[in-house]
Amino acid sequence: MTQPLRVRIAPSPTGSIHLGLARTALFNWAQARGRGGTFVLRIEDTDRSRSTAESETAILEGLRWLGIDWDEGPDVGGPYAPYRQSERIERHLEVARQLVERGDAYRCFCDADRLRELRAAQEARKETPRYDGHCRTLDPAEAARRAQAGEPHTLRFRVPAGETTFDDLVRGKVTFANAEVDDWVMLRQDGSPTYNFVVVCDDAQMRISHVLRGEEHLVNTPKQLLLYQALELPSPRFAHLPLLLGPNRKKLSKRDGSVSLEDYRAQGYPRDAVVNFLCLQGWALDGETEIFSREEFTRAFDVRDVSKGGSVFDFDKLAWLAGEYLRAESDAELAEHCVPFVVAAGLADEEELARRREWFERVVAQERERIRLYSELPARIAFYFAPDDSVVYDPKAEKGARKREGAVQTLEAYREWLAGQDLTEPEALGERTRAWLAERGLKLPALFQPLRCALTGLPGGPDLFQVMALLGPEAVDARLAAGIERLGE
RNA sequence: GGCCCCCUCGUCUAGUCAGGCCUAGGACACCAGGUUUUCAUCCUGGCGACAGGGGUUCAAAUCCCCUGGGGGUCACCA
Repeated sequence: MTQPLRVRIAPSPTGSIHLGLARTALFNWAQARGRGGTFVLRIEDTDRSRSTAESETAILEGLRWLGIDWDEGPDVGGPYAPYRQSERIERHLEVARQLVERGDAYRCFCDADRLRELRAAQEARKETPRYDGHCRTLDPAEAARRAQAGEPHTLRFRVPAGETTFDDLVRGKVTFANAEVDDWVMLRQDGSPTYNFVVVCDDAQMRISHVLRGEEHLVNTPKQLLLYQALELPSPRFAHLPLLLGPNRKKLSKRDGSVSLEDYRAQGYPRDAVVNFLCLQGWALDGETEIFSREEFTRAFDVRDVSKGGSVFDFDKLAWLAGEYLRAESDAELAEHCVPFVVAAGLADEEELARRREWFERVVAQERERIRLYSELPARIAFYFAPDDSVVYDPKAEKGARKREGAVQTLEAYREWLAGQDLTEPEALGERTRAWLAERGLKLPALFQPLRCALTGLPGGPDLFQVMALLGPEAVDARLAAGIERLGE
């Protein structure tokens, strides 16, 4: 009970990081960081056919991106190394041997065909499919002889009678009748261990004190608890986290859109927004504060405060948070984060952006109120990089410009007047322009709408005097000339 | 279907463990105004929930029971 706090995340390297895994990792990490515990990363690669080294790398990278660090893991080692399950197989087999000796596990010679038929028959009778205990009562010595002779077999756990109860940290008391628990397979026919078996071996050997995992594992808990008992090992406390749900209220899956962390990174979500959002799924700081730092999170987090019900993933709220975080960045940071997206969009290469860094930062600063994701910037600033005579006119912008009476004449006159003006002081230019408009008895939109169209081609956007300052006199003049021609047609 | 879990605004949640402070708070979304050269940001306001029914109690979103609904899981996957 007073054992040191040790938590872990044990992903299987069979793909990218699912958002659910990301949240589970965050909660485990916070539980450890908030109270001086140890956070362990263990790679669950027992399914050798599906596990890949690339996936393992991607997972570590993804976790790092989230800002999660681990005290022990495959890359940093630790006192309970190795941290890759495939490398712990001797330990697993040793435990299996012990269990056979004690009679808590038995060899099962039923082949796949028999089990398939058994299941089919049970389903036909509308019974719950489960192992019928065919090999449960085999004489151990006889079974050992058959195994020795090379007869293929699996190793099953002998589930005792009774019931299994545990106190889940988020759900409270949960009870299962042991009769509902199958005599599950611990070692496959090829001798490889299964998940429920290794997870207990490893958690026990690594002294894991608390297991925080998704609710889909709730039904595995009695199997694992029974194994701890058979091994006479203290069991960890369990906490089953509510599931992340799609709009259909089922477990969030690929069909619901982007479910892997990499997608969000690639789509230009600020990472702290993703973290903050994930924290909000099943947990709240105080019920009022929506935006908080990693530090505030780890300080306040307690798995016992996690809610029980699953949460429907709200993409709108994530987008809102993304905007909030994006706007909290300095111009320099924001520009830095946007560079890859601007380059990917083909607007400019890195060298050019580096060369015009000050200019680029001003461009970014201008647009920060209008984007929520880094990836949204390129479309907004593309006009800066367009040839002056063929800026793309958005239909809405063009329509708005054309409907102004005398738009072309106003533009012509303004162009002429502008030729002698200093564009580098937007404020001053704005004032002089207003005076110019007043002199001619023109309303502001009469000039601004055609002007915006000619300069940017967009229906909305930043202050036009600032745009002109960034565009420079030549581009402004050329765009006005082109606009006068194009809007006059 | 069996077993297990869950159920507060459309969504994320506070409040539930220690019943009264809750005529149920916040946020996203939505709607309406305001600010603005436009778009956006921002500001103000509005809409909107204790799944239903029984109990217990002076008092229930909070405790108990039933019903309903949703989900998870039933592999030699993890």
